[in-house]
Amino acid sequence: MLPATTRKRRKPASPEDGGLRMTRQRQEVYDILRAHRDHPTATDVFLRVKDSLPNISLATVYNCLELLVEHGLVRQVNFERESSRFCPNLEQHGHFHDRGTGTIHDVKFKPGTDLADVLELPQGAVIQDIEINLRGLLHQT
Amino acid sequence: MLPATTRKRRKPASPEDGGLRMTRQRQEVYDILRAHRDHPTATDVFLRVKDSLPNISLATVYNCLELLVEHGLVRQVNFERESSRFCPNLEQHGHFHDRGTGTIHDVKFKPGTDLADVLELPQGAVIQDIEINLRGLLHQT
DNA sequence: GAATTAATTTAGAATAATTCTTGCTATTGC
DNA sequence: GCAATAGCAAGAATTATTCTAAATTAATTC
Repeated sequence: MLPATTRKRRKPASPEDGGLRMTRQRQEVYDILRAHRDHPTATDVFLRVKDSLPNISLATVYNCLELLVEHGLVRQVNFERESSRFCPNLEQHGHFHDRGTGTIHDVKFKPGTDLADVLELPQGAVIQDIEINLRGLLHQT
Repeated sequence: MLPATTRKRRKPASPEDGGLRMTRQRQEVYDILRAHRDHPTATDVFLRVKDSLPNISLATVYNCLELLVEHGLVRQVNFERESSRFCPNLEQHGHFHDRGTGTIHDVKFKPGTDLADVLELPQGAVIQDIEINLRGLLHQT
């Protein structure tokens, strides 16, 4: 067997998709996430994607979501032990969960600020991933 | 039946325990959390508490942990979709998950800082709860 | 372009953490 | 002490997710 590096790649990875081959199912799942940025669960996505791909299975939706997350196209958002939600916003941001309506809102970082300014990180800590989840109520003003 | 508000309370809530009656099981669970502050899972707590209460059931441990969380004596910490972990540190703090060892470290806020200084909260948002989870590697220095 | 090989999808079974139910036990208020 | 209430144990049930095996689709080789 040839060494992995000299074997031909099946499909040259395009930089945009993070090396992920965009099958019909993966594309639809991704498109749906970008069309309605309301932080749907896997089941939500499943129900939506059925409109265009009636035969898709829930397992495939889970698969696609996992791959999209692995390849950095989508973020997985967890609140407490509820179902995971999925978010195509790749900018650094946190989430606010409105207990009144159950909706989740993206929360931007103020420009020029750094979380490291606020936190006392342990000696030698190298941060790979940051998750900020807020819960509360959204009052109309 | 008398209206709920006029019925006598079984036990006057002491301010320390948040109105929670401290049964043997609850006390042991709470003590164990405070003795080893290593963010154990429910099963970890179950195994530890068995030393002093060999007949305790896992369901009771879950019950006790839930009540301790509800009454504000303990915080529930979730990383991704892993088992919940429990933390008796009530000061405002975040958590750092070292992917190298799997351990979780408390991360203090720098004194005099406010997360609201870093985040652009939605209009009218009233924050009830903040969760900051970091993941990365801890290198020895 | 047909055959071959590999990747992907599907459907349903399996898993794991957690919650629920039920019958029993302990505690409380009187 | 007795009735009422709260708490506990054991195991069943639930739920989101993952795994497995077979079928399908796509890519590669000839």
